[in-house]
Amino acid sequence: MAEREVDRSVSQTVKAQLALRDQILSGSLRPGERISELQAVETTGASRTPVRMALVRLEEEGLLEAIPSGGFMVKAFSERDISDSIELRGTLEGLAARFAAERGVSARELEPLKECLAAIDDLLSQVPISIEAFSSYVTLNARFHALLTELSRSPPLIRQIDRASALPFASPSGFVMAQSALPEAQQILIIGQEHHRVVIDAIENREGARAEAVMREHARLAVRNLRLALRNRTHLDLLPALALIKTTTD
Amino acid sequence: MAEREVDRSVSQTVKAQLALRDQILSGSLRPGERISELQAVETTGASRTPVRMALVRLEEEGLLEAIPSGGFMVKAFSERDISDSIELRGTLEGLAARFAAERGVSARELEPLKECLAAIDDLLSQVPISIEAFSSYVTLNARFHALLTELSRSPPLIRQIDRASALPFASPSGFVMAQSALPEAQQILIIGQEHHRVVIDAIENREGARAEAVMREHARLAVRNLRLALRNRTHLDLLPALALIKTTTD
DNA sequence: GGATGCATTTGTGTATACATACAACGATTT
DNA sequence: AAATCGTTGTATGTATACACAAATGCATCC
Repeated sequence: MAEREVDRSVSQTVKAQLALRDQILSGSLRPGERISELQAVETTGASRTPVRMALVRLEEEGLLEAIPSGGFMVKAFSERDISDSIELRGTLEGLAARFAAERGVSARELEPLKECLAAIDDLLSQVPISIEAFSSYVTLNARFHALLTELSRSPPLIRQIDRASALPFASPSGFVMAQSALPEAQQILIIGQEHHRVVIDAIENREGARAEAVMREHARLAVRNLRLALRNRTHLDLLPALALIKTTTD
Repeated sequence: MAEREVDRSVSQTVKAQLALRDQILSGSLRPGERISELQAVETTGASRTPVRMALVRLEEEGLLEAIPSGGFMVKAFSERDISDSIELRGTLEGLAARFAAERGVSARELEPLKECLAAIDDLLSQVPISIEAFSSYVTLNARFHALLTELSRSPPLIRQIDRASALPFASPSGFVMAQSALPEAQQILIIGQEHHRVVIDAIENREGARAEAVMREHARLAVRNLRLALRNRTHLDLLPALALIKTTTD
């Protein structure tokens, strides 16, 4: 969500976008619900022009879809949609890893990734892992994924991965906090970290297929977390964008 | 590029978008060149509000990027960017084919795809293949790919494939017309059609990995065409969005 | 000649008025 | 009672004015 840094203070457009996004993610605006411009003007306090722009941006982000008769509607996502979105991201990250491996990456370019790996190793060395450590993991994990994506040196792919990761539940750390409530929380982090380790090794050794395969499997950890969290039905508050997820009575 | 059908006649926003897109693809607006709102107002004849919306849509489409100081700039694409974009699309279509194979598709659902396949077979039976036949192939090929994407029954993936295919050179038929000028034109079509045949077979037989692999290889035909066309240096007029492609002196 | 400050010009963000299209409701006709 | 038509209200598309920020040009000073 890199926005150009033209707004010294928060612009009305960004203000409206943030407010609307919050309403969507918190459930104030429910899936399937129609949003009209004028309604959004009232709830955000911005005037129509920035509201229109904000609505289009949120459409682009994936939270809204345009209605033929005008206006926008909050999207709903099935469990399948979410797991597909995660697998999609994994597929793209796998491609990024393969590109990196095939095209070669210098030791210097790999250094930030290895530092990130080491920092995560430090985190995982504490037993049991604290909630704050989970929070730190989220940050480091996001950084790891961002660095890996950049290694592809493919602007079109980087752009597509950013888009594929835009929704909260599709991001690399989408379910880590929800995971923290699970009994096997630490085990899953350890497995995920092993994937990080393997992909670095694969890239270093120019093993494209291996790099791709491990990142695709890596994404499936998030799918597993999703399933566990939905089955568990406790700590659902930790699920990102829970309000957008259709219930299984669909 | 499905736009909601709210505009009985062409709206000013769409008019501006079409005009700007044309200027970009024709080279009137060159890669790297900055577009200001007011300039776009002059060249499109629409007023600022629809022009702004059009610029944002074109950014989303991938033809423009926002400049930190304001305004937009026409993107330039290297040969690598284009081949990466094609491979990206192939990877996503491969995933769609795998989903279809894994989840199962009824014979009825496969029928339109088979009809498309048969129509392309008809086309390819003429020797040598005429230019009009190439044009018909483009239409049928696009239809084939759209039908295949829908078979995934994964809205997030369908959306991502549409986006990945938005730029002219990244679409499934991006280089077919340029290909028509090559000596081995018909051979490449025959090979591409074989891929079509194989992916249907793979889906029918629930062979997910095979379906995925063949679609990924299928996309590489377009990469081959790109390379041939750029090396050949004749009939460059048939290359989509040639104006956006950086020269090899980069 | 180079640096700085000020004034002017240009461009973007925003607000709002006007025009048009669509949806909803009530009255009339079949 | 159901269908149709006309009117009214609501929402969207567009145009444009105002406010503010950034860029440019010019004059002055060191």
